[in-house]
Amino acid sequence: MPRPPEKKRSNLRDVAAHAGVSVATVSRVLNASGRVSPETRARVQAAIAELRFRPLAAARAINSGRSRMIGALLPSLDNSTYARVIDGLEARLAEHDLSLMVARTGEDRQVELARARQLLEAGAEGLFLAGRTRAPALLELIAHYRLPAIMLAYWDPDGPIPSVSYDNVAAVAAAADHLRGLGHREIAVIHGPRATNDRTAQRLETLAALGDGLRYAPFETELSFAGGAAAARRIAQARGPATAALCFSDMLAMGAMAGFQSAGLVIPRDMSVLGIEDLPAAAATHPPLTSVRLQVQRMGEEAGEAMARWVETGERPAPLCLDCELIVRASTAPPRG
Amino acid sequence: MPRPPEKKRSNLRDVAAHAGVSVATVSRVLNASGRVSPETRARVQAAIAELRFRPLAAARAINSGRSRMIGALLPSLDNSTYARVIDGLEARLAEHDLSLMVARTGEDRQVELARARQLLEAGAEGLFLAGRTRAPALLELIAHYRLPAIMLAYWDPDGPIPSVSYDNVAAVAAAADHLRGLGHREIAVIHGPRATNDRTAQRLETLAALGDGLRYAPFETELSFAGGAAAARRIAQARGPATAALCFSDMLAMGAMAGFQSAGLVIPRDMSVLGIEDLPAAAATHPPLTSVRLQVQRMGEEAGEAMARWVETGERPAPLCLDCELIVRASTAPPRG
DNA sequence: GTGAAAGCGCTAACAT
DNA sequence: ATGTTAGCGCTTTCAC
Repeated sequence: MPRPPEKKRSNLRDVAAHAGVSVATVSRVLNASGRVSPETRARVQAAIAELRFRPLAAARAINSGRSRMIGALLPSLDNSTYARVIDGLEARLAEHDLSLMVARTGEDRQVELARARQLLEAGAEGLFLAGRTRAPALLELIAHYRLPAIMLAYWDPDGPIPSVSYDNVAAVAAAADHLRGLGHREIAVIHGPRATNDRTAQRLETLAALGDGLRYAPFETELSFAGGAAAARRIAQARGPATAALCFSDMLAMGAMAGFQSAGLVIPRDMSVLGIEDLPAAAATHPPLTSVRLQVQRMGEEAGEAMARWVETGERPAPLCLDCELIVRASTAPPRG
Repeated sequence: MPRPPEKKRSNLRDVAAHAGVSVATVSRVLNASGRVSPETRARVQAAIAELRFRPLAAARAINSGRSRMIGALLPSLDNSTYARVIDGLEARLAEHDLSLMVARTGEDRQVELARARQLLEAGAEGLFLAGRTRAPALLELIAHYRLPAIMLAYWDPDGPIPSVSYDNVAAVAAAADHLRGLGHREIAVIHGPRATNDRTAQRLETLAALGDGLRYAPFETELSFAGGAAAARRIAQARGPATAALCFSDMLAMGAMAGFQSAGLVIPRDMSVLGIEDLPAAAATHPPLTSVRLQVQRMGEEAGEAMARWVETGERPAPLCLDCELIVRASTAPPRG
């Protein structure tokens, strides 16, 4: 059956012709730049509406030299943490009429580099990066073009890229301190892949350097609920001395609770479990999860604001460190005996 | 302190001059179109490398009329479901050298329309849409421009937009059938906002129309772990007749398990809990969660492939319905007594 | 095999 | 207040 032909997208010239004005005038109406008489404006707007005209961002970008788009290179989306970060970033960028384009890196620095190039080809005016580790070529790229770049999720005030982040060292120290205060001495540490994730590595190094007399036994696993559960089952089966599990994320902690419970342990009687992040879910688990609250959404908002200012005014933001807070709930208690 | 000036991004002309050839030749090298002698090619490539040249996507797009970008309008990212969909979409699109740009709608049809316009201005060659409900203006836009659009997460073979989806009706029917087979008669249904989510509405209508003699009591809550937990506490406190909770997502089900357990109920002895989706976490919960497996990632892959074909060859894809499968685990059992 | 030149849709001087 | 025109960085005929 014959169908009506696809309508061509109309352009500035079409609109100008339709309204009986020049392209410059249409452009002025579009950008609210320069003076246009009310009658002309009305005529142009009518033409725009009638022709369903929408300016092509690519054409604007090529002229203005600005895409108004910022790129974010994040490890994964399968993770409510980064969903919350994105929320914050987008909200603030939108206030400055900037848009966000997200690419996933899977913690692979070569992928990160490749996706960064792609974002830059797409016109990204700045980049958000997670963690401190970079492919050298990416660092070089950023330096070469003086590209606005902000580092998330890793506090490092002295690096080449300004951090807007919570402080992993403080978070892990607060967690350890809480367990020590309760009387725990043998701690199982449940964490995601260390080799590829510098935040995890930094947290583990922090524990090792704490010198608080506690023993930390690391259990590496997949960074997910199922991974946390698997680690907990390993810990339970080993019948080791651990009386508490310090989990490097709430998702891990939730999985760990399920894993311990499957093994017949009662939390916190037989095992204390502690998370980091304080997801909205943490207050609703059984038992409610003690966790170190990271200001994840706020990190996104602050970083978004800082980036907007950077690309608009050229002023490089000062590093910003967000503090964390231990939220004590029912999943931690003194060890038995 | 004085810093070296920001380097300007080099363009085709710079490369051409540097290599001693014309811009046309550089363009040929870039696109592997037309014949170029090996020596010239080498010279051009050296110039490209030296000047760190990367073609600007906007400029290519404006000429070729193609952005090679597809937009996805999804309700939320704070939800591993859509993270899995995005995985699938991106993987297949990338195989065809197409990129994906995601925008969140929050199930708001006006937001969806606005974000769709934004994606189209950014040059999107096609759109992925979640669910069936649209702002009329968006439907009209799609029809007007014959815009490739694929509907996800709602099976409707007869709608104006081709579906690539699992079947919510079948999923809910499988869940209900399982509970009926176990002997349950009074079912609490835990679900997210009905008014804004047509998948939820369709599932509820399916249950109401089942005519299987079971009684379904709906409990609407926030679509999250915490929401599931809150609903479960309400159900437990009401001390109603429900012996099973049918949850419209695994996240809700995981929260519901925690909520019931907090209220002192033992699963499945005092309450059976059943989810829909079969997240990777479902097998690791305590007890392991019975769930209806939806092929979420596969939906993303199939939709990505269909879209790639559509924009490359112009052939509109046939609707595709993915089947679901009940995965019985330990969270469901016959009612007591 | 290579180059010159005409645009793509828009913005921004510069005229009027 | 409005129009004319020269580009932005690239692709793509069309000559040679």
